Amino acid sequence: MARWEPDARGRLETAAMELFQERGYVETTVEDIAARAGLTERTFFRHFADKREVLFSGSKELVKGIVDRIERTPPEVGPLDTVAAAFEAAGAELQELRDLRFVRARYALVIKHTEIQERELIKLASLAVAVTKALHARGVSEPAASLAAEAGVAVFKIGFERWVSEKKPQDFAAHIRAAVDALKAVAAEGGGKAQAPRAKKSATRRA
Amino acid sequence: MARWEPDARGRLETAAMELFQERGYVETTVEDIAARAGLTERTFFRHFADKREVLFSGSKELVKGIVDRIERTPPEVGPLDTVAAAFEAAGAELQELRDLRFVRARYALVIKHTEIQERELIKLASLAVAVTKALHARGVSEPAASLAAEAGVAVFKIGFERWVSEKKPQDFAAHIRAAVDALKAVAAEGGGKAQAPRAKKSATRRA
DNA sequence: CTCCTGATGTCAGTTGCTGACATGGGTCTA
DNA sequence: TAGACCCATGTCAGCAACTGACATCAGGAG
Repeated sequence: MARWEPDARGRLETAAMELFQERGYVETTVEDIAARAGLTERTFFRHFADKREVLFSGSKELVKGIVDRIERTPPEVGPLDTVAAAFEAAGAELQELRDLRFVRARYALVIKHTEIQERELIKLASLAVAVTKALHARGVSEPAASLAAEAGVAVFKIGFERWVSEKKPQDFAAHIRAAVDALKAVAAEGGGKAQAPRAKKSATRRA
Repeated sequence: MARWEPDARGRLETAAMELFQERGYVETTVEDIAARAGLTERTFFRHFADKREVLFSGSKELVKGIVDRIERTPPEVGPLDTVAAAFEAAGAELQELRDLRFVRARYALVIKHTEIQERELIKLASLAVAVTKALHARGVSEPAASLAAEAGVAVFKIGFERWVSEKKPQDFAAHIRAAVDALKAVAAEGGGKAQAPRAKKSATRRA
């Protein structure tokens, strides 16, 4: 038989989520997590760079999935639509893969602790960088690629927040599409403002 | 006479920047910083929540300045242009207020240390929240306000990066304007694609 | 003159995180 | 199958970030 119980990493992840919900994030020490998983503190830090990282296990695969989809998108699709489509698919995958309760509990932790939120934000930033590179590979030139990537991530973020905040979250992809449409409207100037009259070309460039 | 040397906070900030450049961020301990400023470690933590925070002194004023400008912008201006104009002004102010060498040294630190970058990102996120609220006050409805704010922050980020990376940084505002234009082009779909046939307006104008 | 305020110092303690070294089943190879 | 390696884990010592509790004491308010 095996020398150690299998899946130490997975055991650490579930132990962490359990304890964070039982006692709270701050009140839970890394030693606590390791103990519940039947391991030592030192071993925890061999699997995760720091305490927060235990909450971000799937992030690498998420990025890969999104980049793959961008690469597989027909070249005639515009950058923003390409990114949006990839995020729609990623959202659908998330819906299948993860239990809604888990997603919500994790989201609550991110909202509550700026420490964790910082990590979430840097993951999104590195996602944006990966998306930017994928767009470069499609021939999108520079200011455009970064902008499409960053704007796309913003769409993803806002779409996710609105989806997860619903009483009974349904179609993630629909939220992404709605956010993309809203962004396009805003960028065309006039979106959101009820009473804004607009000239066809920007009369209001320098405010 | 005063019981203590004046401007403890400022002394800590300059001591920190000096030491970060002399020895590096990781190699500099909070005790080192405090000692150079003629204070104790405990006092450092009374002025700054943590080690990183010493690099973010002006951020509160930056947010306030931007929100103020949004409020003072004529209501007929669209949300994205409103945000962009506020960022242009903030950029101009930054150019006057801070020495270029300082800005660059600080930027190098942010790039090099993910730890600091995380803090930078959460400051930008809270800036986006503030901008969103300011847009609400102008009657911009919800998905639009958040999207305009996030997209605006992306424009600011990218504009800043391109500005600070120039051999001899000149007009910050011009970079903001270029990024906004690129974003609008991307959102109109077709921007940036090299081989995409496009109408009379060039997507990469001003680049 | 006295009292109080508030910025600082002192000190002890917890926790996140790291380097160095030991341990011992699995497994590969001769 | 004996021995040599591998490598996930344990053990231990230690540093640096951060916190709470309490002391100090110049200067302003009354």
